[in-house]
Amino acid sequence: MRLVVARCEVLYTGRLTARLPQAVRLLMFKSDGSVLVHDDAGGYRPLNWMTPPTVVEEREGSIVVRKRAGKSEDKLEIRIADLLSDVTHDMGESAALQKDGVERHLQEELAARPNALGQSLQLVRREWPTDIGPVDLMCRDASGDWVAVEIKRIATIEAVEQLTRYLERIEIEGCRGVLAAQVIKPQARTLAEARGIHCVEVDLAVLRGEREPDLTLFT
Amino acid sequence: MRLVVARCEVLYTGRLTARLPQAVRLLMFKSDGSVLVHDDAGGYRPLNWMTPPTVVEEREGSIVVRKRAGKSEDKLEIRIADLLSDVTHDMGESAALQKDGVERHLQEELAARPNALGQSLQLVRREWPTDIGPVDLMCRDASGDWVAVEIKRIATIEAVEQLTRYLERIEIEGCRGVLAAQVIKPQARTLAEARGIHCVEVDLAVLRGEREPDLTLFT
DNA sequence: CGGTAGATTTCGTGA
DNA sequence: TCACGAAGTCTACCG
Repeated sequence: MRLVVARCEVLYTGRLTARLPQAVRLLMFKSDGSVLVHDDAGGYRPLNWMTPPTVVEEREGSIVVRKRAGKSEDKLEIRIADLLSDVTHDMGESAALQKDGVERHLQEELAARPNALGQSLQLVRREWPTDIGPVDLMCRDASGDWVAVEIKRIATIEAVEQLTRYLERIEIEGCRGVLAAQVIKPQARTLAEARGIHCVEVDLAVLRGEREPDLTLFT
Repeated sequence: MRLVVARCEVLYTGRLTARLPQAVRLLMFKSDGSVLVHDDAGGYRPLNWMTPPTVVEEREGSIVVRKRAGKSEDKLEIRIADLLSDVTHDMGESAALQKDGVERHLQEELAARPNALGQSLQLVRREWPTDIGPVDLMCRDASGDWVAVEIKRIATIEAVEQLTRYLERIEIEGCRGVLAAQVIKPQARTLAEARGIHCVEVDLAVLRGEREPDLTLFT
């Protein structure tokens, strides 16, 4: 990885045009072709960037990064006024990030234990196909009625709309909808209940039995 | 900005838990409290990060970054096995990025020239208020009928849903819907047309008169 | 390869 | 502060 600290101006043309006035920035050139222009503030997102595959052309006082983007071209032009530092580090092999707690894990746990949704449910299949996309979980309840379950980490109105579209498309008489999420936004809950969709907030740690449901509030 | 290159392992607990196995990484500590862990590959997003406000605690062989996140806490623990470089740069004042070509510009151009939507339209107002949010453009056509226009850079099913919600809420008899975007996804077009919503793809450069419509295809 | 859904989305804006 | 919508979203997955 090459790290350059320089007073520079950056011009981007591509999906939009943008100009970054002259100031001191950090330029990162990764070995996979990624180029990032970072400021000393402003959070995790670079001010300008280009994702691989790129072509980097270095000239006197400027660096131009190009990328084919469909029929046209993306171009990042870095005009260097004052080079303050320029170092390259050999960082060797990488190792992948291991994540836990994303939506898929929630789906796996609920597929294994659909009763955690607070109803007596039996799983029929995960990723039940419809012509507009898969329903996360398709179950049947104690009465034999069908129940379509949509799972989100955070449920917004969009999740309710999505489940509603599925329910419209599912050719099953009286199929109910259940929305399960770690967090259900108030407006989503209101819309869901107005449409007869049951809402359930679930906790991944509780699902896994790592932590007991917090019942002390009610004792 | 402090830049550290080190062989390290990173543990994140917060909205999810993640472990980044030991390897050589770039650690960025911005003056606003942002902390980013970058790899020598993998595009523009850091492997791990924390956005301000943060508290950074440095100890022997490890750096812990903490942040209050609602009722719980986010924690990023960086265990340093081998410190390869550690430099700090004073980057001085920043300057804001100037953008052009985003959705707002599209709305401005279409507000100035609603006829570009391929119909004889007259603008009544931009950001027409409803109780669930503003309609981008409200117009009347040659017959005096009302037309609600939703503008997107890229129109997906969600844009159709949004416009549909507006049309349901607008208390105007026979108000039509028009979806205008630089790119309209096929599924969005299908859903829109099934609901009687007219789709128009627009080109910002053409709208501005910088480029003529490409008519050569039809000659 | 295009399209869709997820993301520790982040980030801005308006109520 | 909360909630919603945009983003050069990016990225993984599935057809």
